[in-house]
Amino acid sequence: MVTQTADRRSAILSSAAELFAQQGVRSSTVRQIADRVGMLSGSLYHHFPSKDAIVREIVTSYLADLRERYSRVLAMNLAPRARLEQLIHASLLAAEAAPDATVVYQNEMSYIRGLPEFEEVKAATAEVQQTWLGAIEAGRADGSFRTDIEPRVFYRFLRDAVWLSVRWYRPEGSYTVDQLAEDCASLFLDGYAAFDDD
Amino acid sequence: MVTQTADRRSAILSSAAELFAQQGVRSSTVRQIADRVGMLSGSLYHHFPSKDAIVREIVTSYLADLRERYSRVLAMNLAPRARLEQLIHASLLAAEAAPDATVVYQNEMSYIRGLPEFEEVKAATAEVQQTWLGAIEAGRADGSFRTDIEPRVFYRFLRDAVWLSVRWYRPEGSYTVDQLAEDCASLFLDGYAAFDDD
DNA sequence: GTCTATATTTTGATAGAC
DNA sequence: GTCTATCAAAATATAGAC
Repeated sequence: MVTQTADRRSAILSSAAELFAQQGVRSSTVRQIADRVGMLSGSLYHHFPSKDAIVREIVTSYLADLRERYSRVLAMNLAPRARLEQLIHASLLAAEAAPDATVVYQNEMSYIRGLPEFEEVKAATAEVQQTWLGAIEAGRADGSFRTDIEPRVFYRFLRDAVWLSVRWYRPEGSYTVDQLAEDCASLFLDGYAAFDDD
Repeated sequence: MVTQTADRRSAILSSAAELFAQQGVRSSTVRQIADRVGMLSGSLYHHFPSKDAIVREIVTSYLADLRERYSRVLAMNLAPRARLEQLIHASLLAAEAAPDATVVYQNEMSYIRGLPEFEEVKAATAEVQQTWLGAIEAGRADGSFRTDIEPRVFYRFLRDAVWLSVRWYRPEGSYTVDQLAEDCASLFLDGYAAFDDD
């Protein structure tokens, strides 16, 4: 049945993503992936033509989801600061929805560079970057952000803090992704030094 | 001669670190390392007993350097904010001195976890983390830092921003490491929103 | 200290039975 | 759609000549 086939594919994809995130793509063997799904390595090739095809699907479907989230944020037509807050929030939600794919995308760029689909990924990456830089430069232009720190430098610090949070953040207890997003936005925009007025 | 032997060892270590940083430890073969040094793979084993031994030396000597830099900062006995600024500065100088080792340490923790020397590395990592958290908690205690964002959350955002800068920062032109450290400290402590008083 | 040659293991992938 | 069996390539590591 089609449904069962789709389930197997999904199981392979999520098991592979988990392994890739934990120990890297190169260190993860097709035998390990098959083990987790409960089949033998040869059977994987009924669902995917190669190990690289699995990597590709993990990364591209993750990027498609991320771009969709960003486009919804841009459609809100918010002022720079609010737009940046929403981009942080959307990014952290995307990371929560697919933490393993996020790690793979963040850690394995040198591997992805070797895939035939690299140009696609590169284009999506550039679009994501431009979304962030657009909000930052708009805030700089309208006077709501500092001008003594380069937008590119701010972007990179913020980006690494946001994306690498998948390495340590685990949704537990009362510290939700919403709270994390709020703290991140407040920290990067307002700083950590105590406010004068409280 | 002893000097020549030492030179060969250094050449192997730096070529290996460069490769490991570029494409990951697992993706880098002993043949590739030997190629870069200008010898055949078998000859590497006269200098190191295994590929893992090369990884170990890169990581442990990096951590030794980092701990030394941190201890010099702590010896200054600075107030929390100034101490944090110096920790950022010291970290970025360590990263500049050994960018490849920094990348390896940041990216390959899952590989390092499999080495027999993992407990050593783990201890050093814990010490480094405690150095940061000590400064942050001191600043929280004396009222110079906010109390509405958990020290652990602040630490992790700051840590990722600092260490992952090796992925993009290249010392070029007038934007020095000193300037990068200053921008990083100012950003995390004062924020990116425009100051009210300028 | 480096090279030649090779042992051993692991890995991605395939062919064909069921 | 999965398994058995296996191939071919690649990788770490070793032994011994020079």
